[in-house]
Amino acid sequence: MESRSYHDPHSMKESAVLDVKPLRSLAPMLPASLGQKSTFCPSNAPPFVCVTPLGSFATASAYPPGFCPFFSSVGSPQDLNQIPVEHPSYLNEENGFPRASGGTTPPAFYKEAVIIDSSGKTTKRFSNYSTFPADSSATESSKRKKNKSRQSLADSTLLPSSHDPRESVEVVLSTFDALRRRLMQIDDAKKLRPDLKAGSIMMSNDLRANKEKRIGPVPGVEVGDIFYFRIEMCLVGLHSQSISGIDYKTISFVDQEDSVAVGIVSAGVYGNEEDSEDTLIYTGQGSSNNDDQKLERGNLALEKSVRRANDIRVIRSAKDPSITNGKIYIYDGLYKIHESWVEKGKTGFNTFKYKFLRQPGQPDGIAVWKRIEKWKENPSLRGNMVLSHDLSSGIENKPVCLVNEVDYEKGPTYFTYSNTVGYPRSISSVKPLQSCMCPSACLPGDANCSCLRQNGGFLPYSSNGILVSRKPLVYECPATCQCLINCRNRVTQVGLHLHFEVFKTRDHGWGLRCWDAIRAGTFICEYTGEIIDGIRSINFDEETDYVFQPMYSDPDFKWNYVPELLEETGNVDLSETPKLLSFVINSKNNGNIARFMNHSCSPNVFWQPVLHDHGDDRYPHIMFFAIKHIPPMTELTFDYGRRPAEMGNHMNPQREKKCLCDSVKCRGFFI
DNA sequence: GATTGCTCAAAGCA
DNA sequence: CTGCTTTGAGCAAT
Repeated sequence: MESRSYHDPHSMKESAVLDVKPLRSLAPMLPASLGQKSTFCPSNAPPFVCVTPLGSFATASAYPPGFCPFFSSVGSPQDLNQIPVEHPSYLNEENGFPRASGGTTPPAFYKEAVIIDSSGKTTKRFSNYSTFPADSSATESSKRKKNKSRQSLADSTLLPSSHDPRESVEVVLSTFDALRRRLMQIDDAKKLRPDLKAGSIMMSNDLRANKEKRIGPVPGVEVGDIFYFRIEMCLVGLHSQSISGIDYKTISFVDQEDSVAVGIVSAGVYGNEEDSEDTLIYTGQGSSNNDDQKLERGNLALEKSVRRANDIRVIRSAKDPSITNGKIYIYDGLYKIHESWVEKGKTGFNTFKYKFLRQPGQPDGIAVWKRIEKWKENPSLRGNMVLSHDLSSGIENKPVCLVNEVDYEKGPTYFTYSNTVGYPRSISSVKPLQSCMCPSACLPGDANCSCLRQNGGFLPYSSNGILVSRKPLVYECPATCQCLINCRNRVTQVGLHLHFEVFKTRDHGWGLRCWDAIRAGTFICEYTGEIIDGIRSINFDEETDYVFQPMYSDPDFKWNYVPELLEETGNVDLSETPKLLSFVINSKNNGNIARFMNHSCSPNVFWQPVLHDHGDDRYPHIMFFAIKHIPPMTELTFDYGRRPAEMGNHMNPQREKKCLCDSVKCRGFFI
């Protein structure tokens, strides 16, 4: 149990978790004018206002509504000569779905959505797309069903009843990844490729967005978005080649048809690609080991794109440090090919080279990654924006940076950094958690492992520590187990493994973000503080800015896989909601990075109850996990929830805070 | 720990 | 309908 005054890196004195006495006041450290009563931003101002989950990208979008890639970005007369006569499908699409064949019918997506609730019952929810002709996609689906024993689920399940392309893309990605995680859990021997298997299931059920290729931006995909598998980019229509690096499409231009490139993946496999933020030297395709590259297919399309000067989406890649040989794909926005040439490769054969230039005015993509790399090499680069290099004073495995890039406030209100939870009384001895006898590590499928049995027969985490499914309660191995601390069933006990940063937001106080890319299902952190027994003991009229309440407010939020897609129905317990927890955690005086996480109605983080050091399921640990893939430096947010109706009388309506998130799902207010 | 080689892959194009 | 092209992702060995 450790807790330390966050501002005092020299003090190694430890205090008991419930000792809330300040070790030292914050004020003496600050210039007189910047004390706790700072006029710039009073430290007792409510720091919690909602934030857009898209960060600055949302407002800084380079593409206003109605954006046409051929008319805007580079508006030279030369470009205008190259406008295609008939605009192909990429224009005027209001949603992320392909047009039905024929072109005049509305997009062919779901007539209704089937919601699978926690009890396993299915309920139908009709979308508001009432004008949709019943079977305008008949040709499509009959083609599809020809050699499929399973019916397509796309028109009957899953996809949200929303016209928001962003939401469609996110549902596709989340459905895919949940499926992938489950496949990995079922077949831990890894005889199959879970990504390909899951991708194939998605494809055969037509669970994809932006099926039709297009030039320019892809609805619902934003610059900076990250992907962990090539197939993910296929499913959302960003890059339709599952393996090949060059994606191309035949377009009708003024003079004639041409097959031009629409996107490339620069995975660095051919080497010698220039590594600058706005330029990229890309090598054409074809094995350069035993023959000259030929001017056909992708290479030919790139060559045509040099003359047509059309926008080309560029996906760059980076190493995923959490996995051996792991790769992350980063959508870096639109580029144009500036020039091309032929060059002798290392093996002496001709290769095609293409110089890509990034179109100006786009949000940062790979630039964010490069910036972070520089900070890691040289921490002094950010100068006096960094208020503390480690807010946790060494308590956490990884330092927690404290920065302010927007004003002169020198830090959040005083608190004691503590990475453990304080209980009102000792409960650890009351009810110990059952422990297993597994030597060194718990293994999947081991019927003798009691920890596995408690979790329903499956390890709750995959081999790389990713949470597979949300459940009412996750049972990790307690210290009394024979297995070691690196056992796969101890993911949340080992502390932080990401480089976090507490930062001052522009309009809603302090927030939390991360230097590292975070894959969906990754453990973020625990919510620490003092546990206060019984919600009713909290006076809601008083300050609740740093109080965590275990509440749910989005009954439609589903993170787990859809069992129908695996023909796995009935016998699987997929309930995600924990039973009502009647405690709150107060982190006002003691807390960790979790206390800085702001609310959003479209969050990227959720909480999951976990037991590991005691067996009292009334007081589980509150652990946060990533809902989706989160690019570096994106603010981390979770849904603060809504107080149950029964609590209404205890609430002062004025305590409700106005939510500023730009989410289409924004509820307007939160606790 | 980082790199290399090996294997079996799926989707879209021709 | 089928073969061809592409090189991804995971793993074992170095």
